[in-house]
Amino acid sequence: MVDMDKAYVPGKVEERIYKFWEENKFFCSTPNPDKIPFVIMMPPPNITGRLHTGHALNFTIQDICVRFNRMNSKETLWLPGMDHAGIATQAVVERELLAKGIKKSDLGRDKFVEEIWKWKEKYGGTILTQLKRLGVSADWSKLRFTLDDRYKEAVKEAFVWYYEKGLLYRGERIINWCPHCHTALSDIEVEYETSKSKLYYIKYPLKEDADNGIVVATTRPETMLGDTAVAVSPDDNRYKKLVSKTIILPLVGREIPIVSDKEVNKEFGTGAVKVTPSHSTDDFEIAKRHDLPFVNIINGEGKMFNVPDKYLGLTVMECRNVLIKDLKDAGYLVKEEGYKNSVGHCQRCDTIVEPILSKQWFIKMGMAADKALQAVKNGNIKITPSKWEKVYYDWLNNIRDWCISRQLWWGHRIPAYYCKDCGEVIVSREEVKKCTKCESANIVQDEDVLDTWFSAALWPFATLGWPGKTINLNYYYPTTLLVTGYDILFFWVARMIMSGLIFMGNKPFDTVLLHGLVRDEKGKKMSKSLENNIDPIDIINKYGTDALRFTMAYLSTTGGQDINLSDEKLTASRNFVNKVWNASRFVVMNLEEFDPLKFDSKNIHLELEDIWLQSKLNRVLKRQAELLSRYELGEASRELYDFVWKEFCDWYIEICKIRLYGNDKVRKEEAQFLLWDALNKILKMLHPFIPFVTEEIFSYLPHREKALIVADFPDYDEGKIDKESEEKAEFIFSAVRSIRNLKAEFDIPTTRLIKVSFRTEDDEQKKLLLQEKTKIMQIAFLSDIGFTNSKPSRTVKSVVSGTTLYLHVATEIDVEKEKKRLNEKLESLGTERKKITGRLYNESYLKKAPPEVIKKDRDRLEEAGREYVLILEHLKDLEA
RNA sequence: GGGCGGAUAGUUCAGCGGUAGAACGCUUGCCUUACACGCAAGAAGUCAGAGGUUCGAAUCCUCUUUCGCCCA
Repeated sequence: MVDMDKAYVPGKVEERIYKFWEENKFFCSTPNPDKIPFVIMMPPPNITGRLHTGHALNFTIQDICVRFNRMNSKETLWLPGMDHAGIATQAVVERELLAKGIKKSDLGRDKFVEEIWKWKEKYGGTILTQLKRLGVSADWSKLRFTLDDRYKEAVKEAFVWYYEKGLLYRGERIINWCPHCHTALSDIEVEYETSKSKLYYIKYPLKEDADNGIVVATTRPETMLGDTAVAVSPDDNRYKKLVSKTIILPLVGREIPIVSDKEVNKEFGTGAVKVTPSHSTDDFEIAKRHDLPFVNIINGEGKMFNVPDKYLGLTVMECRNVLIKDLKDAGYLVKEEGYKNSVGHCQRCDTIVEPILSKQWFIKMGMAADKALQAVKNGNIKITPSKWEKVYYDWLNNIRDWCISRQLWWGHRIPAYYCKDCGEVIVSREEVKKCTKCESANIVQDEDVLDTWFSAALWPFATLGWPGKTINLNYYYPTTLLVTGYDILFFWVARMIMSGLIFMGNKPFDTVLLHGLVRDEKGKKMSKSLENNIDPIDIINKYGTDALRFTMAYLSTTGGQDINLSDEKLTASRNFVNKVWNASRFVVMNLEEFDPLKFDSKNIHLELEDIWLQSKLNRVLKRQAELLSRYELGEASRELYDFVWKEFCDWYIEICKIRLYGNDKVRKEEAQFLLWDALNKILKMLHPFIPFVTEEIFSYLPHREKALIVADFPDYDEGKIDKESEEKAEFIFSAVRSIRNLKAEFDIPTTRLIKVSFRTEDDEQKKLLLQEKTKIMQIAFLSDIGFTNSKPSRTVKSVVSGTTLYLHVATEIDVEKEKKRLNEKLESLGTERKKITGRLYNESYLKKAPPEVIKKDRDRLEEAGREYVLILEHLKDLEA
């Protein structure tokens, strides 16, 4: 007896199979000049991360591509890694230490960073263990971390290179500051949310005439404490006379000028705007143009400083409230009205971001952006789905300089050194001890670290040993495919393309595959606050990894739509996996005492269903190769599902039972061989999608290969695609379906054996029916099949492709019921005929439509006509 | 303000110029020696609305309604 469980139990299989793959080093890759490489660089998860459904989708897609290409004899490298994730990691460890009563500042930089490393060794990378449960077949021996010593070299090299080329500068600019994370952020790390706020109209009195003044409108009244001017548009007639006059800033008493600037929008508010150069990008620009002073009033904590004592130390919001009251009391507040504006929030912690003036490092993006733009425009890099190309272009066309310094301790320390004596700035690959200008030893290194995305941008080549000229780099670069969510197109994809083109002089990958985000069953984004988070590990425990993977593939679309995950869909996939298991179990059970490897299939006798199945199988093989080479996993998995369940299980296996349970040993062995052969190919096709169950089944089947994971993906044989045999087989199937349908309509139990008579004028069909007689009898549960030229009594009938079939019912039939059924059929045939006839009478249709379409119509019309006549005849019989 | 995507069976979604598809759910039979995580049969749709292109439109174009996302 075969010891396969009656239902597939993933928990008994997955760990063991994964170990088997890993111990046999099936995931490992070494450069092989005889083979074409297929390379994916894994988007490195954060060391703080835990597996979420987005990862499950992302890694499933990659693993399917990797396994498929590995089976297609490519030298396949999937290089895994982890990202040090500056802000996220620092925040986690900081919180942990604080819980123990230890403050970061107590430890000091070195000790704190040491703590993070300790933490990383202990907890970092739990996600890697989780990835293994997903079946990820990455080359773990090549695991890289973005803070490895060698990776640090790459980052330093890139930084110094930018500096030497004059593309990197340190300057005072308005940057986005997160008062909670205490660091600068780049523009794209800020997320804007529209919020209901108020627009305050404040009167600024003229110095020469305190009763008159100018009214400005602002959503951020508290920043007036840092105002150094009021600006109006040069072509705004309302204010022309006021330009150059002086204003006394209310509550502060500072004298500030009215300036005229072309960037001022006349339509906004009163047309006059307050200018706060230290806390607004636009105002900063105005101030530069008019040579205005800068007054910083918000510090790194998001609190007021450099302001009248009353407001000192208040948070921005506190200050706003107090200030509004004061303005009101003093008669400066003209009015307030409701207003909607978008407020920037920190991507990481959702704190409202403060624009503040600060000295940071920036990269000039112009040249890199241009290269990156061209690479996609000229087709050198392909982005799928292509709708993202436009988004990519737009971003690159409007790109701004990238603020790359972060006020953190965890990350790549900026390799810039400052001479405290002469002020010289030295950027160097090596540690600087002595000033290159004044030879002073009074040197300090920049305190800041680099934006995590700066190091991530080097991922495709830094992982392969760059800046060294390594064998790996030479063989594996450029990589083949990048798979990631569309949400990091700018953060990561675009920047990798830029760095690849700059540092390697070549694109980092051929194709970018962008997938959607995973949402809950109602289409809601998963989040902790909504408590609709689904933990993929829970899913795996409940349904099995293969079910999760299959669901992810099945739901992914060529358009990269977001995916709504639900129990319903996971159940469907689990059922499919179980179906595969049981179909295989059936084959295994029927393979006892038979070795297909020793079977000589040269002169094998093929039944119609064998030819049909092989035809269908080869079609599917061909489609899989096409679809997977285009990374269309959704369609590929759907076609597999249908083929395996409907065609292989529902029809082929059922018909094979005749030979398997029959007395003819030769026929039996042929069926055994054919089943084994088909299943073998099916398992290979399915393996990339559902690797565990297929590998496990493979071990029960006779096979030559070491393992399924390293077996060759079957080639399709165009010669086996046989349309004529398909049509023949499908005629038989529709006959069977009609019989089953009649049984159901007349409440005859499916399994009751009963006789059917066929009536046909078509000799070919008669021959075919005779030839397939036993099979029809078997799968339609018949006692006998006969042929007739006239209507037998006590029968009900149906028509299939011009052949009438009579079902011999034992009792009298319900004439009214039968009439109703036939009339309904007649009606639908009638409308169909009308539709087709209409087309065929249309001259321009006949002239312009392709011949094969017209032929199809003609064939269908003819058949419908025949059926129509036969049913009419039947109705007449019933009347009689 | 600019851009993108969705609106198809009760539900979730495929299809994206040539006769409306799947899964789940529903109805009716079935434990037919692989599988009840199953088998068989069935019902169910003005493909959001209005124009247009075409011999032919869920499919292409325009507009409208509506939901969602991104950028400013």
